[in-house]
Amino acid sequence: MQKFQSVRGMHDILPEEIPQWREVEETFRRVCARANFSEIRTPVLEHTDLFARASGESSDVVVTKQMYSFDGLDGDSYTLRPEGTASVVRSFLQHSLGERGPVTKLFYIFPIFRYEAPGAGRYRQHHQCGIELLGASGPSADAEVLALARDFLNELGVFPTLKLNTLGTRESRRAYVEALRAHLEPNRERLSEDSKRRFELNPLRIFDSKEPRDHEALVGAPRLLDHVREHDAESSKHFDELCGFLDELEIPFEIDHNLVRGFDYYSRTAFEWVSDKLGAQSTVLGGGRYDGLVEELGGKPTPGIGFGCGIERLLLVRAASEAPPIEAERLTAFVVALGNAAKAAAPRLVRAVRQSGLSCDYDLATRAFRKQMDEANRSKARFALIVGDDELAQNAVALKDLDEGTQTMLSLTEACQLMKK
RNA sequence: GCGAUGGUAGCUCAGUUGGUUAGAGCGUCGGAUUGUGGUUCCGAAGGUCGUGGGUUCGAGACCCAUUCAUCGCCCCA
Repeated sequence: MQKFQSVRGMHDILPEEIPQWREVEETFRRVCARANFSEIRTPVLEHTDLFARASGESSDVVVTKQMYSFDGLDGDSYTLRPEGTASVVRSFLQHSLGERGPVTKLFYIFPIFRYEAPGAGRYRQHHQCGIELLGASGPSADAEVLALARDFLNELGVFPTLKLNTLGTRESRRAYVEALRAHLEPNRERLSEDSKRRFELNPLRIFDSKEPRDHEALVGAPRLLDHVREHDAESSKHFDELCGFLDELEIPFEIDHNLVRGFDYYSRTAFEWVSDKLGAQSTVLGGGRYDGLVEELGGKPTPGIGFGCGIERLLLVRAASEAPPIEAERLTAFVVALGNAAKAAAPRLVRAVRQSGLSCDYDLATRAFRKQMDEANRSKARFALIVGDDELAQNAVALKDLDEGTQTMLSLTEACQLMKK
């Protein structure tokens, strides 16, 4: 008989892990709702063209073929979403969400797929929660997004470091890329293989490299921020104003001159929250401004900014931190039935307790009294509701507090009232 | 895609230079115990030793391949 296994890089989330997942999701929904963001859910599958167009030809996701793409029966190519933003913007355009007002604030929680080598904190299917803020170009929008991200992380008891940089506009970056190429040209042959490829397609990404030889080549290279300061007054002002907002909001950050982004559509603000608890994969939450994307996807020019946060990584960071573990909600009552009459009455009793709004369970294996008590104990129930011939005769139940060991005889209604507080 | 390490019961692991019938703790199930749980005692079930091939009289151990996981490179959340 064949043994079935989940596919490589894709993992089950087991019952004992669910409470912490729910905690993350509920915290995120709460923080988003407070800031007036609305949830959006989009299909896992999109036309491949959407991601190819959104990411740009030079994006690593496209170049290194990390997309889960396949041909449908109709001959079209489909892809499991490798990122959230493109799907959300597609939906934004398809349903003209931008016509409802100047600013659109959306959030999502959904799985992401990338065909890459799995490792700790890196999966072929992982989950991201994120937001997209469309229609606002000013630095206050950036501050809004960063403040939300920070509150979300902190409320989960996680305190990574915020790194910030500016990429300038698409136009000003063009000149920077040429300057960077000019600087790297003499050392071009000494670059790593990946960086040689990047030199042609997207030299910015060489900053991401951890290869020492690439870093040597970058010594003395012009810095993005300096270039923006000198040639892009608008972006420079935007960056300064954002830093001012962050100071006012008391959100600490570090400027990281090597911080660039994988997708072509990013402009100006780029940021990442990084943790030293994740090994090679240090980014917990990352995002930035993408003022050119909506137009690229066929909409009218619309600024946008957002982030994506990897839930698996967030949980890894949280587990390695001081934050208290998240416990499952406790079962309130466990019914213990003694004798045939009581066992026959048990389903009705259990249902009555549940209908009163309390959680309640009982032993469906109908075992000996002792075993039922064992089961009540194991279920971590707060109370045992014991029913035998005596109780049936008096139309009552014995309510036992399993933490205290105390026990009282009373009517079912009284017992329910007592358990509710 | 590349390199390193690992895979023995549900879980955590032991298993001597290659030598009879592969063990422990925890957990599970049953009993002591059909009117009171957590403790204790007794017993049982549970393994094609990741998978496939090879070497050998003999492989959990050695060799090759493969798969999955972990760590690093790469890339990203």
